[in-house]
Amino acid sequence: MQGATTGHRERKKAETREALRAAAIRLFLEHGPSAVTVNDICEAARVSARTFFNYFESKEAALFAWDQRLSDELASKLAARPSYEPPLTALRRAMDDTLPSFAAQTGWHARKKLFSASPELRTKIVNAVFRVEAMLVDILADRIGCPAGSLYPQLLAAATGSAFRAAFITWKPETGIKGLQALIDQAFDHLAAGLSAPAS
Amino acid sequence: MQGATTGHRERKKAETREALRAAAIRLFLEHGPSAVTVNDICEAARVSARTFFNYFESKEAALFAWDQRLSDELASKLAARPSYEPPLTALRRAMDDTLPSFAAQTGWHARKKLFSASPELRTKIVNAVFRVEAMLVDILADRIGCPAGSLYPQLLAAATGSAFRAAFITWKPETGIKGLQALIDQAFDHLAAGLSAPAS
DNA sequence: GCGAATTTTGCACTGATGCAATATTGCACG
DNA sequence: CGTGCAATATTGCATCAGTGCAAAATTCGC
Repeated sequence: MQGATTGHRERKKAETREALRAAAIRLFLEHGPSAVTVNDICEAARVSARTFFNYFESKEAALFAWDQRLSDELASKLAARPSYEPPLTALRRAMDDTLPSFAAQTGWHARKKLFSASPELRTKIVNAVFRVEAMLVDILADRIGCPAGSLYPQLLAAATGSAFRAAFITWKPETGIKGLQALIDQAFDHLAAGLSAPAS
Repeated sequence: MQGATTGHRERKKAETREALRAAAIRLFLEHGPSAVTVNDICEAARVSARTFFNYFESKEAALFAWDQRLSDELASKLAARPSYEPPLTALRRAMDDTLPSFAAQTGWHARKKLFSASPELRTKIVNAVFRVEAMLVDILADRIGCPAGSLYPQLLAAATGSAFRAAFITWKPETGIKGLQALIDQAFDHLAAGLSAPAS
């Protein structure tokens, strides 16, 4: 149980994961998500169907594999924000701090294209965002100093998820990461302004 | 294609639906959701397994069958709010107006108990709330007069869903509908106040 | 090479869905 | 009344998604 097994093993696992992810994205773009079976992906990646689910928990999960790493990063960035910041500000900054890592991910353009094209994937991202929210709740409750089951941290986390989700759905990938950044900023501005109708 | 078929047919369908719902709730409470198969439910209700999915789209969906009717009601209540009300206020009032129907539903107490007891069900309610949000987006975009893909209505709908979800999760059913009402009020107060830290 | 740890795989089973066949019900007409 | 037609509900079947479990294969450290 020595934390990280040998570098060799780690590398092979990473390769398999990447092969599955690449095959999934490629096939999804070619034929549409619903026309691709897990078996198709696995044949392309030369592994058995069962193995796929050792790496991803759903057929579509290969598309947002970044969520795992990024949500961890978001959580630690939030925990690192100074305690004098109001909660919503801390959340906003933490998200700002995490966005560069999002931008550094390979293939976000193709992924966003898939999300825009097939609405059935939207429900999947909801679940992904929801899992991040669950992490944030605990950190927020700790930060604010109230029981974990309280309304306020629950609402804060959910609202943050809403901001990201609304921004991501609205986002046109042609506008690049800057465009996404701007939408997230707008969303947080709306939240901070009590969601009153915009001037425009 | 005469809209509502004969009353006879309608009645039998309602009976089957109710039988499935009752069987599901009873068995879930007795053995826990994961220990009950769709087949178990169907044997108890004397129909085939396939029929279950003609009525509900997932095993757990029988628990929040009310969502279908209530979300329609919420949508129409929102559409009925006067146009001079700020969007968030209209949403809040619409939800207030819908809550009595929620209270009138049979068995919400048992259902909430199930939700509290088994966390795996929480992800299911997310999907249900998400579907309501999708309805609200269109109505809100229409009301505000901006394109359906805009950020603001998306965010409004998502935030409203967040408010309900946070309130519902936090809710202790012993406090009755009044308790839920109070939590929803609090959640909307938070949203209207820009989610700034509460005085307490 | 050997033993231990870990990864991969096969298998059985449940959840979920589309499709086509079947059964049931309502209704009109003789 | 009852008989047949049309609408609709139910069911079986095939298939895919997803998961736990245990056997098998692979790799690591020695």
